[in-house]
Amino acid sequence: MVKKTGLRELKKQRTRQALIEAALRLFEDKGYESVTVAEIADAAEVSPRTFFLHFQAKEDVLLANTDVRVDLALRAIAERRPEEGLPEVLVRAMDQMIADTSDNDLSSGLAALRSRLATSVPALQARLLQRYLTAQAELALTLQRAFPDKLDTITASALVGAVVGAVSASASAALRRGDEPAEVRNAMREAMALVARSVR
Amino acid sequence: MVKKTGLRELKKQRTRQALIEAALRLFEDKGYESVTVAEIADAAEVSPRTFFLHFQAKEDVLLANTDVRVDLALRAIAERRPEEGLPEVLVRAMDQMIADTSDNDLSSGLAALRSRLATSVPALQARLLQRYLTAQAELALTLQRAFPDKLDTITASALVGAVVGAVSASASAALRRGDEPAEVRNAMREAMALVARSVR
DNA sequence: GTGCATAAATGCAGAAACTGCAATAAGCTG
DNA sequence: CAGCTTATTGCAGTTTCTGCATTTATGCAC
Repeated sequence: MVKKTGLRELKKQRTRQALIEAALRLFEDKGYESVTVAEIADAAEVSPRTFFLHFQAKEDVLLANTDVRVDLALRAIAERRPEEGLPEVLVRAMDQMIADTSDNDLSSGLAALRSRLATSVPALQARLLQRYLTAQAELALTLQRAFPDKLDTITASALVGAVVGAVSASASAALRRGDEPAEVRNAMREAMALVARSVR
Repeated sequence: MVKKTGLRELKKQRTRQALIEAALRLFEDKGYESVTVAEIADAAEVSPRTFFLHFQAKEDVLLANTDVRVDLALRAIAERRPEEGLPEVLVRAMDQMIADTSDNDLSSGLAALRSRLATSVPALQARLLQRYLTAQAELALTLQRAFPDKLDTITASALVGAVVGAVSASASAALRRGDEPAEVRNAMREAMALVARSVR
């Protein structure tokens, strides 16, 4: 979490951004599968080897900055006010993840492309699901720590699993149906409300 | 679902089994990552090319026969008796997936190795999660068809997502904690009970 | 049984993802 | 300036996975 400010770090982030933007553009153009890492690196004017210095795998270039939302949710749980009950905290945390960030053009374009490709590209779908899983584990852990007398580890996991499962399943159903972003968000909120009942 | 009985089919299943058993043995021995597909094929006395004729990817050899459970759950939903309500059907379907099959040594060994490796091998974990997702989609669809006047597509997805999410999350938490299979199953059942409340 | 269609298995060549290692170059630190 | 750190690079190599043509074995019709 420490912000390095040096010139070296600046350049590093530059090449990282260049890679992301190049990948984004190429994927839009030719489709995910038919773009090679070599091409991305080429378009970003770096060596192919450098790509893997920034991203563990080809898919990860599309999952950049995904952690931010999870961090928000984690903070929402950790910073619970004493009067807040379990359901309120959980709902607030999930709201953080559902809320559209999209502050700048790049990240919104990235998010849009990501959700489009997540349904059609198996490799990406798989990676995304993995992220969900680790996020779930983190959420469960902090939730259990926030309510140590009320939740054991297993129950916390089940709870988080239920909420995340419901929300993401309804989202993917809405997406598959061709809903607009606003409708998708609506579906997610309803799913959350549906499950929130079992929290009491 | 048609049972082909010819000699040709028999031999095909033989090589398939040989591949599975060879893979199983090698994975136990040397670990998943350090076993190549070429080695597996070699141990099964077939060509490497043949491996990919039977399995789409290296991971899939460990996910053989996974569909069976899902099919059971699907049937449990489709064959609902008229007097059964939504919660009963859902619980019965999930029970089908939780129940340990393990009729023969091979499949139980396979299941055990699979759950062990699912936590440590990212590629396998990813594939497994993908299976869950498609299974969820199928479950949601048949559930919605079984209760067409009670559930819309989104709600059905959310419901199934919640149940599967809770059950699998609690299972993975129990596994991570080092629980015995029986305890894991217990955790899954409790998670299901927890979520079943939101079904009403 | 002979001939033909079908399908499994094979071999080969190659694309693409990804890794290890050693070398370079550029920023940082005293 | 001197020395350390670190991003980047090039190269060689492994592994997964695919396309294609070929062989081999089975099934089927006659």
